[in-house]
Amino acid sequence: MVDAPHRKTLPRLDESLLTHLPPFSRLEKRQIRVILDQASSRRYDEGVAIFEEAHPAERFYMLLDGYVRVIRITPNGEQITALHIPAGQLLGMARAIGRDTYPATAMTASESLVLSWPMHLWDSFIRDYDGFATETYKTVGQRLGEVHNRVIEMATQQVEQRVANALLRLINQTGRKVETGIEIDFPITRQDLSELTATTLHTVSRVLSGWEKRGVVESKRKRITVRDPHALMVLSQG
DNA sequence: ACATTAATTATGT
DNA sequence: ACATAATTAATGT
Repeated sequence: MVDAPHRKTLPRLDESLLTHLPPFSRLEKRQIRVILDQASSRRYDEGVAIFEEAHPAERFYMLLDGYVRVIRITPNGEQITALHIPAGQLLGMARAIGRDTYPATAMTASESLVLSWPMHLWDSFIRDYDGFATETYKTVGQRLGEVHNRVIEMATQQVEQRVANALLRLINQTGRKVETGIEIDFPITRQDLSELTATTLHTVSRVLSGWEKRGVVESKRKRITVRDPHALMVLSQG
């Protein structure tokens, strides 16, 4: 067991991995084939960085399975989570926003499967593949809008509403239906939620305990399920 | 209305 | 047994 390679280019990447995903859905099978042949695939454990803020953007990525959170470090050294990205979306498209370094750190929120391509292919992807440009810029735009909304939330809303909003977004983007309600599909701690809402884990803990007693949410360690989304909607409005 | 500090308990390997 | 998560109370701004 010497020298296990970091990234393996697996022989068996099936076209069906990409055909349904919006950036590639307009393409023919043989185009998907050449795209896949240029890709590297890699599996990440939970809680590891795929790329880091301010590092040279050498590759861009497609999240095939799992969830990643986009993290930025404030000047005071605190982590704030900008947003979560579900499977099926691209990440690290520094090129798309005219940068040659990554604007944030991408950390896996769960075990994840990721494809990546060298960034020098970006321009040809944009040029050669129908629908790739429009779809990627659409998601870039959506994410900018989401981050912008959070900034406004932080300035205008109080913590309970912010936590409510964060939970609502999480169940919308990464929610999984379960008997008792909608569960967030990856392990998430109070600390994580506090980084999403710019508070402390203690406040989040208190808020969640209160909601749990009222039957709005239900939580075990690292697992949160929302029993009553409508109640959260109400709580999120002031 | 919220943070901070600290002490206590629960939970997962 | 040990580390990490979560709760709870007390005190501060």
